[in-house]
Amino acid sequence: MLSSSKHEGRRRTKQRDTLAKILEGSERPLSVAELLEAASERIDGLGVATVYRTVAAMLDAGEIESVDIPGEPTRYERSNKGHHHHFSCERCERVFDLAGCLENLRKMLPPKFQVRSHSVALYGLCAACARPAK
Amino acid sequence: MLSSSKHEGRRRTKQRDTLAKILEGSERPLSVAELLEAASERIDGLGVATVYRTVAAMLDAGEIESVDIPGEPTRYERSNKGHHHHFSCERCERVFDLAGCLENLRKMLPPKFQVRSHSVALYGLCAACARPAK
DNA sequence: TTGATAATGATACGTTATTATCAATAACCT
DNA sequence: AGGTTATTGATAATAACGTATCATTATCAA
Repeated sequence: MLSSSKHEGRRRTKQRDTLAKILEGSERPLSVAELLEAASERIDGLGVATVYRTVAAMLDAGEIESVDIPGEPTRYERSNKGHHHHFSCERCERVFDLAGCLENLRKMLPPKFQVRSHSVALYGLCAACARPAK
Repeated sequence: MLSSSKHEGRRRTKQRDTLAKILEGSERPLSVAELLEAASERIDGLGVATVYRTVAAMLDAGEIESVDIPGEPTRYERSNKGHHHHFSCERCERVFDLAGCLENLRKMLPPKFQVRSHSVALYGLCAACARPAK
């Protein structure tokens, strides 16, 4: 039995496909609320629980990662982007990816401290929101 | 009437003095829970509500600022420290101040985006927790 | 097609953090 | 000292986010 036809209990559904597609296609991390809204355009009556369940599944399948910004609900993005950080727009509430990272983080570390990870978040106005009122 | 003896409704209490003293003397940001615990050693029967109220008052008096780390309760620290960032210990749950800041943040910003502020948080083990089990 | 069962959606429940309520208490001006 | 009233503490109420439950529906191997 090579590739195995054994089902390990995971079924393919419209909601999972749609959510996966949205996450894969998005250039910015999305919250459960944003996912629900986006996916609801294609799936009628989609429930929040399903979004949470799908996200949880993709999360521990390693397909997506969570993006936590203080005060904001957790967002999710595909995990195959490189290391990067985020920009949170104070007006439209969206979160964007930033390219690159600071390299000199460790120099601000006190002796004996061990870093396991870090996060950098910028706050301000995104291009769309920064442009003058009219 | 020069310096005025007019009361503008703010009274000096043991709880406020104590909380202010703790915040001024702390080298790291403290959460409401941490404040409550620390202050309870000096004030018997101190209530949470009082801590929240006092923190809120100090906050909009500009005496303290809030420190938000994803997943953690908001912490507070005196606002007269210079610009700095934080280290969150994954073991003991305490948050520490880091000296200095990265200067090249703006170079990771997309065109037209306007930064108003930024935050950098490192995660790992503090000196105390990093030291081997025994 | 059908049957076993995974997945869904509605909703109740659980958390954690914070605010509102209100009677009892304590500050502070006179 | 005394009285006005800001402050306190206990607790109920909110709010935001996430999980558990469960009857119904849909997937998929046979």
